[in-house]
Amino acid sequence: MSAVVDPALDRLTAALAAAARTAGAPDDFSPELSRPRDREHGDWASNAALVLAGSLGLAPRDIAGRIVEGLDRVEAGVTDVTVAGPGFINFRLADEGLWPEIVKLLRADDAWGRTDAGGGRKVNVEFVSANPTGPLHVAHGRGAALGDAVASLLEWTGHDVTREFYVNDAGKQIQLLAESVEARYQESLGNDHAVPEGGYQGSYVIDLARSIVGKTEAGELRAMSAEQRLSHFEAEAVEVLREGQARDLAEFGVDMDLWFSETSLYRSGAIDALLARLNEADLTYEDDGALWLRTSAFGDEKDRVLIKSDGSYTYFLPDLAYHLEKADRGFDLAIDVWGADHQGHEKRMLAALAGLGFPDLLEVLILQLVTVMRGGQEARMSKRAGRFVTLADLVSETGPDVARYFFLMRRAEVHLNFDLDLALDTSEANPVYKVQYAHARMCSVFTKGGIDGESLEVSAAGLDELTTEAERNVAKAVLRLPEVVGTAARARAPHILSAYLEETAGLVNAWYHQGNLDRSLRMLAEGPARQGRVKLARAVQIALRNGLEILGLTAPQSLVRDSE
RNA sequence: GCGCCCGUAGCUCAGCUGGAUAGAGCACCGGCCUUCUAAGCCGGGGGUCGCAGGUUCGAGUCCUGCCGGGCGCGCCA
Repeated sequence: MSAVVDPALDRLTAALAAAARTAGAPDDFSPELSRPRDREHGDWASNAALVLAGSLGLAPRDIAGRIVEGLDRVEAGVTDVTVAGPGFINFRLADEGLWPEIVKLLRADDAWGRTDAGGGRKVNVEFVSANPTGPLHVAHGRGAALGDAVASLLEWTGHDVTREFYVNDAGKQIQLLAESVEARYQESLGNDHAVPEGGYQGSYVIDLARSIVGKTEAGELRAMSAEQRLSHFEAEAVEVLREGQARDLAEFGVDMDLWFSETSLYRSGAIDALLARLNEADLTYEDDGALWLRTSAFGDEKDRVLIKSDGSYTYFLPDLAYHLEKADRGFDLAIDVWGADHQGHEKRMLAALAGLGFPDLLEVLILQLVTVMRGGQEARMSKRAGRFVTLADLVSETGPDVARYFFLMRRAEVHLNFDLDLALDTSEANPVYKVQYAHARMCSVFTKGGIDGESLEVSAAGLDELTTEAERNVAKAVLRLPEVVGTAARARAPHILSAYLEETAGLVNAWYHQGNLDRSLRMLAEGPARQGRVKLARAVQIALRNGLEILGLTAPQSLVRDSE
């Protein structure tokens, strides 16, 4: 987080401090300046009088009055100073620099919104990481949308980001998967064979068994021992389902840099190395025939088992090895996106990593549940799985843009109600289209005016002809993108960006609408302002397009309305 | 019982990390199409920010305690 360097702000701060001292403030008093929530109040605001009221024993408004009296406006570089509300001092700067800033935006183009705040830090964002035992469902979709958007936000703020999917292709659930396939295979041969206890009942397993059997020589399968066949089914099933998940994600617009296999940790010796390391650090002990890790010494509620008494590994052991492996690969930070059902896992992982000397490696984002609502009722039915709504089904209904946006418009901490009726609504306002439509309108203006937005002259010429409030509001909004991206990235909260895009789209639509009421205010209206308006339209196009791109949405050139 | 999350308009949720008159979308009511796409714009009604304390110039925001809801508390993953 680099401090914003703003000479104008430094000047104002110094002049304000001097004025505050004449009003009785102590010598070491340093006033705070902030951007007022409501820009009508001014370009900058200070709470100095409110802060000083207590120690000076005077009414805040009186102190504010004295400070304003003592302020050297020329030195401060302000044109207007007012006292407002309970004692805020509001400043309007001589040159807010709106139009030069717009020129910067135009020049930055597809880099508008980018900063180098991250200083190239290497960050690993791990998300979805569903077991390869079935199709992805909606909760995975939320994780996918969030992880991908957080990754983009970090990229846009100067981080070196890797998107990663941890494939749990080992352990008991994979065994159960293979046995479930075996059951369906036996069934297909006419043998009665129940799906095992805790196995996978979904109808997709039938298709899966059929496709595996289909691509294996019939004689080959019969020649196998039961054990060989299970291991064959295991390998094949995992690969088919993992590919299916990759396809679901691709349809959703998510492209992983790396699919990291759990079994590779066994092969590489990473797990043995971890056990040796833990032993050396005296972080483990044996009890009841199991091997325990002393996580309670680092903030966990109790110690955790690494190796069960039957000799098999818990999920925790390879997962810990995996996170250490991330450190070995040189990541400064690992961000994991987990579902609410994994929250119990967070403390032990943080504790274990702290014990190993990596207290700041991991940051966990816990996502609350998703409920898909249709017609006021929870939608549970699915053609493919029978138990849950699959991501693929959802995306095929809404399209990837709408699904992503709906997943991203809420904070991770709140239970998400996915309103499918609103998502599918195109005749009424749907927040996704509001943003895309505002972008498309700008494109449409260019088309109408025979203008190539890409090759517009990058200069301030004509911009100072823009004097309406709507135009200035739009200009201020598009200039905020870098700041908003920075805030959203630091908070790992894409919804901050989506909220900004909606707000900006509203301002853009209001600006556009001016032209419907007064033809002389149209962007393409002949006159001295036309050149500036077209440039502002281009600035809008850039800001909305970049914002949508960060969230993983497309920025369509035009939206064709469905026939009524 | 313990832990994490949530409680803001009829519904779904924002509220930019403590500021000024608490906002948006949906729903409801009323305006605006000889239009650069009305998937839009303008206006209106609708609030004890779960309750009670505390911190301070100032609390929806921070702290404590209750109440209500979700999720998690395995040698499952």
